[in-house]
This record gives sequence, C-alpha cells and structure tokens, in this order.
Amino acid sequence: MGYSDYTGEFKYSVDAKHRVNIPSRYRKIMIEKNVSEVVISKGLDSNHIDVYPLPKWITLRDKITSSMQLVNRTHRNFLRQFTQNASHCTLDSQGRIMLTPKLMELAGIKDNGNVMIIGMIDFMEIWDPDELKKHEENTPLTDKDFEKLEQLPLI
Amino acid sequence: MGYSDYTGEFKYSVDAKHRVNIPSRYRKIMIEKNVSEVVISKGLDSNHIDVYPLPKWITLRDKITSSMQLVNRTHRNFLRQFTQNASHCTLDSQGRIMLTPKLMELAGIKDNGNVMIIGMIDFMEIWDPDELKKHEENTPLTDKDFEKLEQLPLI
DNA sequence: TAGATTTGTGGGTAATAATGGGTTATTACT
DNA sequence: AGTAATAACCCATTATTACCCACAAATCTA
Repeated sequence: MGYSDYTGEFKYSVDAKHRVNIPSRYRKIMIEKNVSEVVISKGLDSNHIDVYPLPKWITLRDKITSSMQLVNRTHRNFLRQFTQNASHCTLDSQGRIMLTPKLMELAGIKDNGNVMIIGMIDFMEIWDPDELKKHEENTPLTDKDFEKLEQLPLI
Repeated sequence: MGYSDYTGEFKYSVDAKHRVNIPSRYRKIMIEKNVSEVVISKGLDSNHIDVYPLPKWITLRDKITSSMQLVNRTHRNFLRQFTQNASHCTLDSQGRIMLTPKLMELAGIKDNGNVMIIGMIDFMEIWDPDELKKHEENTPLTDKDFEKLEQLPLI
C-alpha cells in the first residue's frame, strides 16, 4: 500500500455538467503511482458512490472473478450489481471526474449541489452530504467496536 | 522506539490561519528519525486531536486494514470513521502544522486561542486547555483502573 | 552579563487549488 | 448525411494554501 493513502473528508460542489473535483492530495498520489483512470461504481451497501483507482479496481475485479462460481445464483447477482453500475473515467485537465446520471440518482446527489469525498485508504467514496449525515447518525461506533479494537495487538 | 520519546506538556497559540507550533524537542526527534509528515486525527475516545508521526500512523493503519474485509458492512463503517477525520500534514518551515476546521470543532479549539500539546511516548495529543482541565478533573484513575492495568504484561 | 542563537508568532506574497463557463470535437439519433 | 445532444478541451476568476521574511521573547554561551 505504500506510505501514501487516501484519508480525510472533503466538501466539493457538483456543477451543471456533473463534474466533481478530486482532492489535490489524492491527485498527487495518483500521479505518483502513475494512475490516471478511476472506476466509479455504486457503493457496496448504501447510497453512495465508490471511486476505485484503476489498480485497485483490477485487484477487486480479479479477486471476485477468480473466486466466483457462475452456477451460483447469489454469485451471479453479486457480480451483476458489481459491474452494472461501474464506469471508467479519466480526470480532466482540472482534475475532475464526471458522474453518471444513474450513479447520482442512486446516491441522491443533485445537480449544482455538493458532495463529500471520503478517503478509504486505497479508494474513495462520494456521498451526498445529507445522506452521509444520516448514515453517521445511524451507525455510531459502539463500545463493542472499541472492545474489538482493544483485541488488536499493539494498539 | 529508541531513546527519544515524546513526553511533557506544552502550551501554544493557534493563529488566524489555524497553525499550531510543534515543540522544538519533538521536531528534533522527528528530524533525527527522518520524519517530516504527521497524520492528525480525532482522538479515539474524547474531544481532542491525535498527532501521529507518519511511521506510527502507518503501523496503526496497517493493523486495522489488514484485519478488515471490504465486503463486511461493519468493517467498512469502522474504516470510514477511522479515516474520515485523519488528515496528513507536513510541518512548514517554521515547524508548524495546520489544523482542519472539523478537528478544531471536534476538539473545541478556537481560532486565536491556545492549545496544550501532550507527549504520549510515540505520538502526541492536542487539547483545548479547558477541555483538558475538565477531563483531568472528571477522570482520575480509580483502583479498578489500576487493577485492569495490573493485567497488562510488563508493567 | 552581554552577545549570539534558538524558538515561537505574525503577516505579505507567490503559487496552487477549486470552480465556472465558452468553444470545439465527438457521438448518437432519425 | 444532417442535426441535436453530449463530452472533451481550454481559459478565466476567485479562494486557499505554501512559502518566505521579520521580529520579539526566551535560552544558551563565553
């Protein structure tokens, strides 16, 4: 994973052309790693968008296809969900990507609205600010979570 | 960990640009260890800021990400909360770091106010002076705490 | 104790980042 | 093929940050 990772939370606007800025720190990391393309897709569980730098996407894709059994209905359904809403995009000269109408709809992101971008170490998430707040309120870290943390060695 | 560690308590100002000085003794240790970058994040339990020199952050991060599965919803939620408030910063030529508005808010630190910096051996904490005093008054170590501590090896 | 160095703090300026919009090229549609 | 819609490209403006210099207070040194 190296020393540079995607962390933090950023607020950006969505313009009339569905363009969203990628944080400059993230762009620097991508340049350093020679990545100029990302794959955006529906977040695995909820109403947000996942942004995978291409190498991460390839890792994910290969992991899934190699362990998947096409005769298994659940596997097929999962694979469909995973790829159906995935689209490749390259950053424009200003460092922005263009969201698709379908993903914006799924994530509740509005034209000329705002988004929150969250770093997830080796990929990113794009949220509608209200959806994010709602999600945070519904999933606070519990004491049980902290107990789990304590069981990790060296922390 | 070597012979040099972060200890002690220091009082510094926060200027209008959200800059906070790092104690020169700490800076010397960092130079000695070739560290020019830290990650600041929300303190695990309370209202203060944690400052991890980069190597410490990497250790933490890898411990957490290695025990984590992306398809697990709880894991994803935990990872999000872990990274969300973490932001990388490099010291400026005067040896200061810039705090983010969100972390200042979470820690109750005010523009043009003061902070206390506390050494935690291999990382540091930044507190609002009032919050720190309150915390000290409200959480003296009890006998029960010491009993728990006795269960730790090597102490 | 006087001078020299380090440390903490403040502020100006140049560089970078974020955002908006116009224009041309590409694709899609009938 | 001609037209409409869309996306890529370019430039302009504003906001923010990084970089630099300056100075005062504190500490060290001889």
